[in-house]
Amino acid sequence: MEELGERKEKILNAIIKHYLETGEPVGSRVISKIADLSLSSATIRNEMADLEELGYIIQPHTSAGRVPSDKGYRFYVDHLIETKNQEVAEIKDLMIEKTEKMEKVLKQVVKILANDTQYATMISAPSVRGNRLKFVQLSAVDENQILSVVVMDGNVVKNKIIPVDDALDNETMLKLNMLLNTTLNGLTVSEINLGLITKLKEQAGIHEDIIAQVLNTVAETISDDDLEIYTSGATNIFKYPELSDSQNASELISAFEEKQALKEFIEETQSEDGEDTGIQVYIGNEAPVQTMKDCSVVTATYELGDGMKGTIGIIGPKRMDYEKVMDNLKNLKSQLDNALRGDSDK
Amino acid sequence: MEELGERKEKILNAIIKHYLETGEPVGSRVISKIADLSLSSATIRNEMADLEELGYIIQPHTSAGRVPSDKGYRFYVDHLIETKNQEVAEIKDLMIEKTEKMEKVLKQVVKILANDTQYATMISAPSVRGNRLKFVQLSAVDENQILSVVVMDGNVVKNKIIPVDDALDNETMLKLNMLLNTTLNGLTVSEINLGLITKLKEQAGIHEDIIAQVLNTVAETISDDDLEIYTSGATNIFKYPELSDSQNASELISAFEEKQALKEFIEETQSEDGEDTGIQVYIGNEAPVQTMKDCSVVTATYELGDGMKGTIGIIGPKRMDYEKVMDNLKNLKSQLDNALRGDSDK
DNA sequence: ATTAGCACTCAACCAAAACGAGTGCTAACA
DNA sequence: TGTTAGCACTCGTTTTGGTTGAGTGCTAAT
Repeated sequence: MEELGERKEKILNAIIKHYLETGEPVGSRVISKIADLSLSSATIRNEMADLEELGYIIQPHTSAGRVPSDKGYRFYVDHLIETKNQEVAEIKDLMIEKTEKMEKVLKQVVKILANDTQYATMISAPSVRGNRLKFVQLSAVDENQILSVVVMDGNVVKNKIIPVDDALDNETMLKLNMLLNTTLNGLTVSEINLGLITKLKEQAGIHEDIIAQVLNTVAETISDDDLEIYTSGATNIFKYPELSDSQNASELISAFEEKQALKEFIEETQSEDGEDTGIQVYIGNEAPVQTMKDCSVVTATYELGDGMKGTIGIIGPKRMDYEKVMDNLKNLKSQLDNALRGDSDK
Repeated sequence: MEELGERKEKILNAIIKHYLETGEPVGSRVISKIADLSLSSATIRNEMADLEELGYIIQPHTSAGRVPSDKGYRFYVDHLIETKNQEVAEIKDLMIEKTEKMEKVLKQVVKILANDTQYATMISAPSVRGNRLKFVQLSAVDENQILSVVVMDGNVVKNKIIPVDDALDNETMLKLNMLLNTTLNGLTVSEINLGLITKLKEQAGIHEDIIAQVLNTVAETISDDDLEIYTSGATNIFKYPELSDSQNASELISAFEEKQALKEFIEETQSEDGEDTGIQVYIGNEAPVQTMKDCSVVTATYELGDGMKGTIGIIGPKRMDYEKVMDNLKNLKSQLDNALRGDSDK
């Protein structure tokens, strides 16, 4: 399955390239014209028959040209793409100015990417699971409400208003704050175990319910935002006829709205062991989500150290411009790696 | 234009009712059958010819039945709908349990509504413009970062990390907190004028840059989230053939993605003087946004007192079930009015 | 004022025909 | 033995033209 012979490779390459551009089944004549091997259409036909037998291309019907199969695409991205690595896409890095809110950066990134590629895009906020607590603060907003603020590594800030029955005096407040900070500081969420919690509650005395609530906030910080996903350009799907019959389009766009499917996808991506580049390509049925069986998805995982990972994904038709997309992602990935990390230190 | 005569009204009503159900042009025979005025199709035809001349109905082509025009729909919602006021829709109010985050409530509401009506829905978070400051707190996260938290009336919490060059000692921190709280507490954003700012900066002495940043956070609180809009069920559009040709669908769904159009819509809604009920109906071209010229939009404005207003909107085909939708909204509106307000006090 | 009747219109549907891009195969060629 | 020209064949697409039927407007009778 590996060795095709140079000529067959060239032909397969030409077929796919041409199909990527036109989206129409490509016949033997065209190939004999555009490919610079000077062969007649008849010869090409023979080779194409072979390629079809081997499963790399498919004939939609008897009297049509050939179309790449999933296997064909796979071979293309694995062997045939020459990564002209340096013509990096022009994601303006001006955008990543110390926009203090990560949320904003991500929203921008995903928008720019969608605009640049003309495909549908998604990005997941870095998971804070395994992230460390940096700072906890309780403050009395008024007699009946306490504001609890939790800052995690990477400056993820969460807050919650806790209702209380009686006002707490200033001193208790200070004591609680001290207690929380000294006990929890530097811990990851998974390290906050039952023993610690009981100990905390003990020391808090009569205010243990407040402690419970604060811990709750911490827990929410994780579970809640773990699935924060931003999307853009979902409607680009309409640009590709093979995806835009209303059945298909509806399901796809719905998936973008619900984000459930995207979440599954991202979890899959991150569990799978990233290659050297951290870029992965899912063609058709390779996607872990049924909805996307007619698409291809290219994902990249970016990191912020400390195991904080996020995923960028581009969803398009199978005949998407893999080269451009992969270059784009590779480039963006490194920018994100740097920019966000830099931001979180500053 | 006002007086149609009872018979014409009845006929118009029958036409629209029937069209709402079927979505097909309705002919004279059907009307003569279903309407309980016992008239022959021929008579109906005469009346229909009149109605067409008056602009209430339209003939898609010569040998087809009639379809309501925008004017027809307008007349329908204004005069013909009998608001069976009490059969309120069953939005389960269990959902509005003191979910402390308004964001969550809104996301839920919009989802339930979309699901219930099978139309596309949107909801805007209550504008905090004109909202009062309740509490400000600065805390040192570490040597180089200060966390600024601002709580507004209605428990809207905003935060921002402010980078500083040198650590501030505890005492200064306390002083600044005191200063900010005493000066700003209870003010609306518009009340924080230049004079006040200068006074603040003076008193802060060398730390005036921090004050500036905090004020910035306050400003952001308003400008930023003023346009927070949640949507759901955008793909319901595909359920209505007259909207789902890919040109149209693409634009519409895109509008939902971008939210820009929705924002304009909501601004328009809120500026327009709400009737008695606060419910408004935009039919076709009445909509302030060109994209929605083939839709109808029903909006309701809910309030939290203090001029905090938000808007709920339902976007569907012109032949949407106005009755159901308006009932739904009316009901929901009051629930929101109560629930969120109740929440903000608790 | 209402209605039955009738001629007329026109989108929608369907089947047959024409088209043409592309193939597989065979036979000739280098 | 690999390549190519030629040709019959296939089959989706497009075109054409005829039929159908829902619905109308008008007229004449009630």
